[in-house]
Amino acid sequence: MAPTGSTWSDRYVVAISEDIREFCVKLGGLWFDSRATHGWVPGACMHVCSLFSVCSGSFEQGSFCETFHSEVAGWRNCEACGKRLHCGCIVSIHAYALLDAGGVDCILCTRKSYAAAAMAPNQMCPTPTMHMPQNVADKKDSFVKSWRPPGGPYPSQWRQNSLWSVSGIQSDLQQRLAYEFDRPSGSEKLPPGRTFIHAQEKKFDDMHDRPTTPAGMNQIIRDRHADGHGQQTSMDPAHSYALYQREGPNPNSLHDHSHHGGESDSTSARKGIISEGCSSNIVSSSFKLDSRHPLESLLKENISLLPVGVGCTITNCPPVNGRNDIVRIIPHQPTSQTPSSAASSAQKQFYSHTVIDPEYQSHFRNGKPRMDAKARSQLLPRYWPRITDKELQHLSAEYPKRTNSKSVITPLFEKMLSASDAGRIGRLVLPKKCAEAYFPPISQPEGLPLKVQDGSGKEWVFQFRFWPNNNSRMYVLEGVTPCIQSMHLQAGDIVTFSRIDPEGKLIMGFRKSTTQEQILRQEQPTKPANAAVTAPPEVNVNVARPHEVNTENKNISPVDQAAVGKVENGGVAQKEGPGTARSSPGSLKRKATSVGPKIKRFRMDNEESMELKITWEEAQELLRPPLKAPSVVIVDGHEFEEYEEPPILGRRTYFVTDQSGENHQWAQCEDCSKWRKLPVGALLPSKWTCSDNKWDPERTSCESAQEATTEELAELFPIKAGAAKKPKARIEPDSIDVSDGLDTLANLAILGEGESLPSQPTTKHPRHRPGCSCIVCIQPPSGKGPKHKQTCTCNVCMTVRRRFKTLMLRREKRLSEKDTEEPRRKEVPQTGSDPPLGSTSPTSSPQKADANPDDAEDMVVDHRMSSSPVKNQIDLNIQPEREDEQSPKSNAVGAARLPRDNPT
DNA sequence: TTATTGCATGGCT
DNA sequence: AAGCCATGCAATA
Repeated sequence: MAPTGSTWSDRYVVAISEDIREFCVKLGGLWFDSRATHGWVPGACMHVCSLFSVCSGSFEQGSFCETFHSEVAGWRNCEACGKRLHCGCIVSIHAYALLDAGGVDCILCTRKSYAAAAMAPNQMCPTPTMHMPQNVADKKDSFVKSWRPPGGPYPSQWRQNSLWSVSGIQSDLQQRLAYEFDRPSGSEKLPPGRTFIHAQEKKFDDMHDRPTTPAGMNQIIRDRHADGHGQQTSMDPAHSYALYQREGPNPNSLHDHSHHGGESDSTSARKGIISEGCSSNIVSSSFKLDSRHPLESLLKENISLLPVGVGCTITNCPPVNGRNDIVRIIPHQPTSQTPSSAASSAQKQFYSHTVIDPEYQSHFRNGKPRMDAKARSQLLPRYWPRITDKELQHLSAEYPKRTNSKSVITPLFEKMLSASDAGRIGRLVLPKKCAEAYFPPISQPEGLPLKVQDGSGKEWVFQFRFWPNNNSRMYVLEGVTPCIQSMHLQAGDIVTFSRIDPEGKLIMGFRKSTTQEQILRQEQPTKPANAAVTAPPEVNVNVARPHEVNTENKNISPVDQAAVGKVENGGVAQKEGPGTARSSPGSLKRKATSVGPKIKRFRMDNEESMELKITWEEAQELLRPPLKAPSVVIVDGHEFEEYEEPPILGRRTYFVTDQSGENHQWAQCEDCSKWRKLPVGALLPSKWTCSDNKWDPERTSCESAQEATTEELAELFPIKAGAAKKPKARIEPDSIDVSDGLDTLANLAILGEGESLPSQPTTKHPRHRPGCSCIVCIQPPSGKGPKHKQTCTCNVCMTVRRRFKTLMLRREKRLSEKDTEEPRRKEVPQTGSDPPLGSTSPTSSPQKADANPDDAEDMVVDHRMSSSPVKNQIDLNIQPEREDEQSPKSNAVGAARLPRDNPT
């Protein structure tokens, strides 16, 4: 062409050298020269355009590609009508549509093929063949059958196919060029909805690997946006086709619902760059653009987003008809460009595309979300999918079995089920961004049916829809109840959504929440744990347990893990990302709202709270250390037992010291109600009978006489003399004296109007209930937190220090008071004189507290007095409020004492 | 009356 | 402060 003063079009001209090393763009009177160093320059392109000098005239005359350079490589035949087309020139982009299956269609044929498709708005483009003229039928059904989430490695992506036009494309490109190229520094100037490659830098996440594409796939860089006039324009179906069928795994292919206010999905913009899959390294070799060049920067920026080893988005492909790759700048679809839609079109696109490739995987750390920083920045951490290498490998091995293909796993997102989600209503609220990013675009509230496979291969069809909400949308999956039930999911469990490529199938996994399991055990002890939890690994998608992603947890579902958040801190999925602080108050709050009943239902007036406080304290008396041995952490030089498991409820016993100084504890047989003297170290389950009395062979039967009269015992500890058998489950808030801890808890729950305690018997310390501030509750799970150093200022350490300090002060005070109390105690008939033990367990299970609310800061940590086998240990597993009675030795000076005071 | 649907509300990030 | 989203709740079936 004639560079100087030459005008190909009054709109734009793009020319690219055959080796794609250089290009130029003309917009209005300005040229952008890839070799130039000053960006847009007036005048004319002086080099690249010359390559196309022969075209200019034809272009101006509208005869471009029809009559021109017929001898030049790049001519192809329309697959439908056989018409000769040139598809190798950037300027001819509007004249053809690439077919995924190979070959091209002329614009007319493509338009025809899309006429029907356009009748079904908001449907993504099915597989390429589905859009051939002879295959356009029953779009909705085909959607269900063939829809693939955006970002799939192969064509057949989103489709919004009704409102674009060639003119729109042209003007769109003009806009694009104006916006994108005329910006030396990237996307800062990019208005919402105008996302070109530059924009990717800020808006998009990783690019996605795509398998080697069929020969003939050219490199496509495209974008769509509104035309230059702000008018809603129609995109030619052919262009729509060309766009969508190539969007492939690019995160940019994520649809934009453009719903805010406008509710005009059909006009939503899709943004992003599109490329055909090849290898990323070719990019660097083929696109030797000046680093100052916007396009190159675009490319580089995007390439830089790629994880090492992952196929790139900007790729080079085999030449078409011998011609070198061509960079096609495909105009963006115009949008209605209402302010809302524009904003919506700016929707960030995030994506995490997991390729089952060892090299790829090696670039991820276990437990980290399979998404790059940008994705993380766009998606709330709680929705981050996470997967470990191991899980990926498992998936990669598992899914090809079902799909007969080399699967690519893309964890999309995860969500902890709320009560509403898990309820009978059968509606799963989807995170908006996730829904818009990973699910097909919907313009009507009715939405679309969406097929989702579970890990076992069972296919579910949900209705993916939305509700208008506050000028926005609220996305839901309807009809999930059967699926939820089949997975035995409850509120607090996590459902995961991943995609298997190239099939493009959505897979839904889940992971049971540890907390949920605990609650489940507490509330439904007779009900077996979620079957899915114990299901064989083969059904891994449905069987994974919550776990630390990067730990050695077994029985983990890779799929689940692929899209499931880390569960920690008692099994509650963290809202924060891996790099954020754990267990923030906010996350706990959030958890409370999402897991349990609606938070409002937790609310109690002060009176109720007080009552519950008492009952809790009483319940605490029944706590026994968990079976699992604690780990020991050092805080301020003190050893702390850190229990991973909460205390369990054991049987209430009474500690006494007889006259010989020997310590005993007395327990009551559940069957005969006889009291048996046991060693102090005996740990009794909540259900205990004489037959369990392995310490006293003479009294292993209920037939055996009681060693002491009840009246005598009544003087030692607060039992009712003469009460041969205390009624079970006696509910006296001020006199919790039941024989069975579980019953007690159940009854206490009744006292607490069923809100403060598990409604069912439990063996777990309900540490995560509102208001519980015990160390167990505030400490991170054992082994999951950093080692506590002397200078550690974490919440646990600070609390421990504070409480320990309070404890020491109180002990001093107590010691000073002891002298006056001692004579009085000696007057009481005793069975012994030895100092009593404070606890039946090494963890100094509270044997009684005076339940002084003012002692909230007290530490139940008399490591000198504690019977803990570890000296100088502060038991983290104790309710602070129960500290007083935890220093029994200090209180026992020769006199038998009642280690557990009257609860009242 | 019960279940479902669709929107509204408000807590929370 | 805006927007998300969990849930309430009235309308409807």
